[in-house]
Amino acid sequence: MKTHTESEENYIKALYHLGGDQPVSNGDLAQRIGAKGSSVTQAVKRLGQKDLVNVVPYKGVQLTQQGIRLAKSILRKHRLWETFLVDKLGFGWDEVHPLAEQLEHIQSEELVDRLFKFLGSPKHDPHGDPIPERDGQMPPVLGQPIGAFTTGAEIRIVRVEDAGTEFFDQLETMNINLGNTYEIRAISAFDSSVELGSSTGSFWLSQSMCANIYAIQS
Amino acid sequence: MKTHTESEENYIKALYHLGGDQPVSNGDLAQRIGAKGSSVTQAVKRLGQKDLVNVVPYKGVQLTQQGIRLAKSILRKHRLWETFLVDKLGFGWDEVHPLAEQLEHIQSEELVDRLFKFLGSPKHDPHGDPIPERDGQMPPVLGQPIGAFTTGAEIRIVRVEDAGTEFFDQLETMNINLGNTYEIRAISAFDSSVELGSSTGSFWLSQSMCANIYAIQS
DNA sequence: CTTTTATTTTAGGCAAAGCTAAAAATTATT
DNA sequence: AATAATTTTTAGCTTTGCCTAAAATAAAAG
Repeated sequence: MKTHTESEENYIKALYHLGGDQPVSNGDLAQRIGAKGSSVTQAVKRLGQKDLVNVVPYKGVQLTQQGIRLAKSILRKHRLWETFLVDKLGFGWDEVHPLAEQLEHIQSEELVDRLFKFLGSPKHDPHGDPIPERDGQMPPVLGQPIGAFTTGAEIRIVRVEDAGTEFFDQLETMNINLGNTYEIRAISAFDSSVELGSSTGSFWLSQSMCANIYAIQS
Repeated sequence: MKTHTESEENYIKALYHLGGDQPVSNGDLAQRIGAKGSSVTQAVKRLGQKDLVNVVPYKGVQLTQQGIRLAKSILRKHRLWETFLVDKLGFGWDEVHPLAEQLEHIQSEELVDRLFKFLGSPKHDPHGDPIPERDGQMPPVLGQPIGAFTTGAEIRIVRVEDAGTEFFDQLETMNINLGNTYEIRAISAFDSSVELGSSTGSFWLSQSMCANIYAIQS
């Protein structure tokens, strides 16, 4: 596997995020990358010459098989580094993303493999997102939004959306962490907020909080 | 502290390595960086505009105080990452340098501080080289070449020069590691090789091996 | 089914970093 | 001290990657 520039890798990542294997528009890509459309046009042309994407002018860009493989390998690195930063260095959920964006560009298969082992061969990162395996396989995406359960259900938090600093702060102050278990005590018919109960008491979660927190029945 | 390009940081590192706070010639710098003299002329001009170096055309380039501070912070990161790779991920001595060259460019004070603590606040890296402290202070450079001791001395290996893969391989096969203790049994008057003894037996070390292995009296 | 609007591409510029080849300055040698 | 040899700089070119402004195309609206 050849070596790519950081910019190239960022485009691949963005493409994967926005469309997976589906075509993505120039505009959406530009927005995601934070560059102007004209820059994107050029960039994807370069990617096309390396067979990482297929470009249909005026129509959209689509990752090739090779592009998808690269995207997954970057995502793997990103999520492994996030795991490292949280589990080993004690960073908070909301702090790790920008750091992982730098670390994900480090080139070394060997390093990734060793890091993976060092972290205990994790299947999911600290947010509960699946970490692609070496061969590109994806572990399952866990859970469903808390609002999707019914009263009386026993649930365990398994994943949270990356919905920004304020969201993570709120989780922190409410002491909500992956692995926590609760009982669904009530669901408001008025505003869809949910009452969660545990051994230490109970509290209400707003609908928008619930929408970003995923759980499984336990 | 502003953010610098990788290229800039590489020049600063090279400058520090070659001259410390002393002027360095264009040629030496070019050789170290692996670029042509003309590229170096341009590069140092850019560094000069950022007050990282003082340039005297046709005479040489010299790090400023600010440049030295930056150089040390990069070296700190380099050696902390090397420590991480060896101590935590189990890499061998000779494998870590190129990886650390990538990792040393990651920008985050916070990350460095946490990594430092995670590694047990080390003063020296896996080769025994001093790790600059946060404030730029340098721990002592340890030991003297094995050839500098006299017969009968009890010594402990504290540092090895980065003298290439073959050297490290030789250390490996001879099972020589930092912390090992030996007695100087004999020094050849013919070729300056040295006989080292331990509880498990004794062996001879060539003069050029000795020159790259540093020890202290223990 | 045109015309207006929105999106995308082209054209031309700029900065970082590298290169080669030629000119200038320094150092070394008669 | 004058010339030869070496080193350094300048000049001009290349690629990546971004920009703005203008032209071209596609999509939406009348």
